[in-house]
Amino acid sequence: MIKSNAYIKAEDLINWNINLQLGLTTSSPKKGDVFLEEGQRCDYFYYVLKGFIRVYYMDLEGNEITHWFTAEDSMITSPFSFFKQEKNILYFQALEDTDLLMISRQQLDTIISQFKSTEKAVRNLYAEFAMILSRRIMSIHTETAEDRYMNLLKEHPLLFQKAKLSHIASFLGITPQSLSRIRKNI
Amino acid sequence: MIKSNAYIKAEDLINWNINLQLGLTTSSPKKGDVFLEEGQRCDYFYYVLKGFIRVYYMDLEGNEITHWFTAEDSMITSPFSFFKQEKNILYFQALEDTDLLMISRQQLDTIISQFKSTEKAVRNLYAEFAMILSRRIMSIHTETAEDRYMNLLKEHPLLFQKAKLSHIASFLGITPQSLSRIRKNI
DNA sequence: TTCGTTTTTTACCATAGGGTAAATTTTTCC
DNA sequence: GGAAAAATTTACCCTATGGTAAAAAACGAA
Repeated sequence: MIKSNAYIKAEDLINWNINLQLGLTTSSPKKGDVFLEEGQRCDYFYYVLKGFIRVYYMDLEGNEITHWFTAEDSMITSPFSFFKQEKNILYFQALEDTDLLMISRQQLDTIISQFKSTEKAVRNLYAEFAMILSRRIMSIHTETAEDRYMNLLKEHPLLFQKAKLSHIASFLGITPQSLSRIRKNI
Repeated sequence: MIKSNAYIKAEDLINWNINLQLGLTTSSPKKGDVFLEEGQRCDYFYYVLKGFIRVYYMDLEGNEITHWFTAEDSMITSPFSFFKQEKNILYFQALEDTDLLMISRQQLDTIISQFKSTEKAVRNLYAEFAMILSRRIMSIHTETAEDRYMNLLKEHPLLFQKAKLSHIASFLGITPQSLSRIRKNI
């Protein structure tokens, strides 16, 4: 999350779109817009050309839990829906005016079959994502909420300009009240 | 974790090994053996032909934190080391007598380049892993330790025959004492 | 600028889970 | 089978975080 993805370049995607006549579509949600909702299918990988995305879901009490953030030059999808055609449970919200390139499964397959190197790039993308999630579970299991807050602040200072503290709180796995208390005690 | 991987079959690997003269090596750690340690490089994907593996790491206080488990017909590696050549921090321990097939990066590349379908299988494997981790973070953020324990018991009853409760406790993110209390109150 | 809405903070009490220590049970191995 | 080691449980107190409610601050639309 919140990483720039060095594996697939916007430039390449745009060139392939022209050369292979892929017919990639775009989407430009404005700040605050929710462009994917629970129950809708997610048949695309979204490439974030510009902007910032919050991915969240609803817990049983109806609270929004932020699951991850995605910055420019990264790709996101709803994995359960895109890979498994299961019911999507994620909401995608633009936290600022955003430009997205939408890539369907079929378009992705076309790209991969035409450009050998892309196959490895996509695999690296998935591996990277798994590593980020793996590291996050480790940090939950070994660090206090305060540690995790401090690390996030250090490693992703820009996030604090784009997301609300309540988003960050649920991303860290705590309530906004707890985050507020942590911030006071620093 | 604890899944059987339907993407790559042991049978296929063994055939490819013969046909492509890959020279895959094997390893048969006995119950209790630690066959990968922190600091050692992990240059292989391990395919678990038989047995059961616990993957853990040490926190700053020297406690073993179980990070995941791997059952038969699944593949494991130390992602940071295998993909990024970073220093490995994971320990791999056989919880029962185990047979492993070891696949190096180069061997994996050879397989993928020779068998087109494998490329997608490996990608699916990574995607699956990311989904499992993603779901696990969700469960940490929305469920109590008791909920997580009950779900684990329901979904992976065999795990409780193979792993110690202390392994399961740290996997769930709690102390053995807390797990014991939870078990008493059920 | 102002009013209404949303977000953040504060306060207070409740509780899940942690830390330490020791008892008990289970496993290992001679 | 029995001693030693390891794993699990119990007990007790402690602390981080949650839940509720309300105040304060920040934001946003007219």
